[in-house]
Amino acid sequence: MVSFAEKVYEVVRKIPKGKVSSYGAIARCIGSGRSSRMVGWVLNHSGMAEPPVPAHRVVNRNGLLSGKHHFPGENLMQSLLENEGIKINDNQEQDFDKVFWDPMQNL
DNA sequence: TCAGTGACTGTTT
DNA sequence: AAAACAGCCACTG
Repeated sequence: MVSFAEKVYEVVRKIPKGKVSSYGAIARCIGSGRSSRMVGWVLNHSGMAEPPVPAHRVVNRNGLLSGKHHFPGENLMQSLLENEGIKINDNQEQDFDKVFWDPMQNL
């Protein structure tokens, strides 16, 4: 049995560059579809995970950068996403529907 | 031990 | 349509 956090790390690490996913999608893929909060909690500690997890590719279901404030710096998350070709406007993904990556699709 | 909080989401008023 | 409520699980004080 793999811990919840481990599964979250696995899924998030599988997110291809230039794509993003949502907490709900990951939580659902793992099992407890309503444990989206736990996903966020795990990602909060993902900074000390090995190897590092691209938590900046995980946003809420609206494509809003809900965790932006938790990154070091003020616009690091947005910068990273933009660096991957994702356009951000007012802390929200512009083409969220197009860059959205469903973990179930890959698994 | 109890109560409050959190990187969320879906349902109900 | 917008706002409020409830469920989810782990951690901290």
